Amino acid sequence: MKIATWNVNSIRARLDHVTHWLEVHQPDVLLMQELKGTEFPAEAFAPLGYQAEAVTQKAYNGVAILSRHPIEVVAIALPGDEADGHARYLEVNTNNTRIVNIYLPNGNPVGSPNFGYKLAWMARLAKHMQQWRENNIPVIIGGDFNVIPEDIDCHKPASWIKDALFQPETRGWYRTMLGYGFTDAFRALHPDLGGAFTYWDYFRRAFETNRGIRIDHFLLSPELATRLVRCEIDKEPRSQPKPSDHTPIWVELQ
DNA sequence: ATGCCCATCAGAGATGGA
Repeated sequence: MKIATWNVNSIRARLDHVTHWLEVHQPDVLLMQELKGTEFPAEAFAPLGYQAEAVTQKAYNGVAILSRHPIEVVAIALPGDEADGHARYLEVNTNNTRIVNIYLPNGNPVGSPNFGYKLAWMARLAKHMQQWRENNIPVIIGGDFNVIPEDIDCHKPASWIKDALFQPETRGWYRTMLGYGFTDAFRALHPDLGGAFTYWDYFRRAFETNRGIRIDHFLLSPELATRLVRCEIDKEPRSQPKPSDHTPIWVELQ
C-alpha cells in the first residue's frame, strides 16, 4: 500500500498538479493539507478512481483524504478542545488501515498566541497517540507537522533558530511522540541523509539552491513500522511552474 | 533588521504561511 501526503497550498490553485501526480504515481491514499477554501472538488478525483473526504473552512487550513478504497470517517477534529474550530485533522479507516491526516499549526511568531496554540495542539495530539499505543491500535499519522525534527532537517540551523518550527518545545513534543514508539518513516529508512527537504520558500531562490526544511512526515505505530519498505520525497512537483511551496512525500507498506 | 513570494477574500491591501 502506497500512502502520500502533500501540502498543496490551495487545492483550487493546484488541482491540475494534483490530478497529474495521481495519474503518474497512483497512490492508494493521498493526504492533502492547506486546501484554503470551503469548496472541495471531489468530482475531479472520482474519474481517477478516488473517493474523497474533506474538512474545510473559509480561506484557511483544510485537510482531505483521497483513497482508492472505501473511506470510513472516524473523526473530523482532534479531541481535547471543543473551542478549536480549525480544519486541521481528519482520521479515517480505509483499506483496513487507520490513517490520520494532520495540518499542525505553524505557531509563528514565537511568544504569540499562535505559538501557544501550536504547543497545545501538539500536547493534544501526543495524548491521542499515547492512547492509540495503550490500546494497541495500529495507526499511521501523516501530514504537515510544521516541525523541523533535527538539525539535519534544515539547510542551516542558525537560519531557523528563532522559528516556531525549530523551537526546543516544538522538537521536544515531536521526540515525545517518537518516545511512545512511533517511527519517523523517512528518517528510519534514510538515517544520515541530509538535504532531504519537503518545503522551500517561494523566495530567495530557495528551491534552486536547496535551502529547505523537512516538515512533512509520516509517523508509524510499531505494527505498521514493521511493514515499512520505502519512503521517498518527490521533488519533481516543486520544480514545476506555479508549484506549492511543499512537495509530496510517500510511504510504501508491505 | 526586514522583505522577498504566493494565496485568499474581495475587489485594496491586510493576513497567513514557515
